[in-house]
This record gives sequence, C-alpha cells and structure tokens, in this order.
Amino acid sequence: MMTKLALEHFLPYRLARIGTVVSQEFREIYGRDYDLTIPEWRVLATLGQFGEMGAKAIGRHSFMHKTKVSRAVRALEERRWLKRRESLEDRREEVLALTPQGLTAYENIVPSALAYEEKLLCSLGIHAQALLDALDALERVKKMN
Amino acid sequence: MMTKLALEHFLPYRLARIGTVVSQEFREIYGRDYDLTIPEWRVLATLGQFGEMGAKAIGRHSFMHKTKVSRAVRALEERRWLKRRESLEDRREEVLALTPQGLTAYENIVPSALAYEEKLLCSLGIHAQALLDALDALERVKKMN
DNA sequence: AATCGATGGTTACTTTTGCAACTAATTTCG
DNA sequence: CGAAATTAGTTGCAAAAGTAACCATCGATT
Repeated sequence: MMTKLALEHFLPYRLARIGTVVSQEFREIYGRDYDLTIPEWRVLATLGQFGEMGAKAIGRHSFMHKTKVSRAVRALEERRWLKRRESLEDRREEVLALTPQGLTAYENIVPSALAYEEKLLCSLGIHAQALLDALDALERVKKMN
Repeated sequence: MMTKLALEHFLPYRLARIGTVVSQEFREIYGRDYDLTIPEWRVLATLGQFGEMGAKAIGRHSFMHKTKVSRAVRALEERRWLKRRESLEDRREEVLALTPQGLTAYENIVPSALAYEEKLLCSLGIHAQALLDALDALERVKKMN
C-alpha cells in the first residue's frame, strides 16, 4: 500500500507558497508609490537599518546573492538613493550609504511596512505569537540567524 | 522620532526567506536522484495525487502560472513521465496522466518527501502543531484554500 | 618584496520566469 | 444560426536570477 501525499498539506510547499504570497502582497505596498523590486527594497531596508556598510555585509544580512545585491545597488544608485565611496581601510570594498532622498523614501516606507505587518499579525489573532515562536524555532534549526 | 524596522524580524521577509530555504532544501531530496525542477515536482505531485487532469486544474491546485505548468508538462512529457490525450468533451483541453515510469518515480519520491516533512516537524518539537495551525489561519486569511 | 591564496565586487552567459499576444475550440446571446 | 466573448494551452519576447569567470586588492608566507 502506497502512502499518499496531498500537496496542499505538504509543509515545504505551504511554506514556499505563503512566503511568496505574503512578500508579493507586501511588495505592492512599496511598489505602489516607488517602483522597487524586492532586492532593491532589501538593500534599502538594510542600509536604513545600519547606515553605512559594504555590499558583502548587505548580502549577508538580507540573505541575497552578491550579484543580486550588486544589481540592486546599481539601480538604487541610478535613482540617486544611495552613494558609494571607496573604503579607506580596504580599497576593494565600497562603502554604501543612503542619500537624503534615499533616507526620505525609506522613512516613508517603514510606517506602511510596519502597518502591513501589524495587520497581518492581527488577522492571525490567537495564532500570531505562535507563528513568531515557530519561525524562531525554524530559523534556529536551519541556522538562519 | 522615527520607528525602526529590523529586517531580520520583519514578518514578510522572514516568511519569504524560510519558504525558499525549506523548499530549496527539499528540492535537493528529489534533485539528488531525479533532476527535477520545483514546477516539475509540483506537476508530478498533483498528477500523482489526482490521476488524470487538465493543465489548468494543475495550475489551480499547485498555484502556478499557466506558462510554468505548460513548460513543466512538456519537460515531463519529454522524459516520458506523463502523456497527454485529447479530451473527448472539450477538444481545447488536454487530459494529462502519469505514465508507469512517472508513477514509479512519484512513488519513489513520496516516502522521502514525507520523511523530510516528518524530520522538519520533529525538529520543531513543541512548535510543530502551532506552526501548522498558524499556517491554516494564514491561508484562510489570504484565501489560499 | 615577490608570490600565492583569499576576498569584494562586477560582468558575460545561460536559465528561469512573467507578460502579452496568439491559436483553436467553446459558450453565449442577439 | 452566427458574431462576439471566453477559455485551454502555447509561444515570443523581455525582465530577473544564478553560475562562473574575471579584475583589483589585500593578507600571509617565504
């Protein structure tokens, strides 16, 4: 006798699906006003959070491949939302930082981002905290911290 | 004063990340023996679960764009894992079904898929059931059922 | 200081994806 | 019945992503 697999109840599938649905939905928030891709948003968010940093560090923090970071950085640079400068200690590295315009955009997006998250958590009601705890556990298991 | 956003704690980001990490890790399971892409696996899984069905229905069930389904179907067909036949009621539709080879592959993959899921749930320990409940709630909210 | 391996970052090339336009068959409705 | 609107599925094209090769610099070792 063969064991059945119902795709719609299969955990890896469900995680992948909910992940893309939610992050696409969220993308519409910042895509409405500014036309940002997801990688661009992540670079913006990382720089907004930490200030100056190199592309490598951005990739490490936002879990993106270095080419993805490289392209997102260039796009943001062309938009004049960030500027590069050569690092003094290590001339391979480029230190990146948001320009005033970039910072303004960031500060405009953050409240709606948090509002979206809040709404999402609210809609989960009783399950909200459980989800956060489970995500902690999952990230710990997958060593994603 | 400005509200801070820490990307690593931001729910949409975390969901997207864990989704791709887990589903990529799972992909290695069936990628090891058979070299399947994720869309191909989903088509295989859907047909294995339901038997005969049209491409449209597969897309609806596995949440994939019709072009993605179309290409995955062709790839599986070239591998001789599925065959098409014209529907008698509606000659636009193509009824798809796994061949014996396709079914064998499916039946080989299912146990390791379930084992992987089991391992994942075990590693979550106390949080496992909470995660499943939270996913139910999330899917209900996003009307993904 | 000269060489060798590692590191930050970009770019060329290929694969994957999504959108829009298309074909062919079907339904709807005047 | 016959024209118009829908639907199943494919394909061409452009945007997005990953891989590997590459350049420049750095650090260590000799």
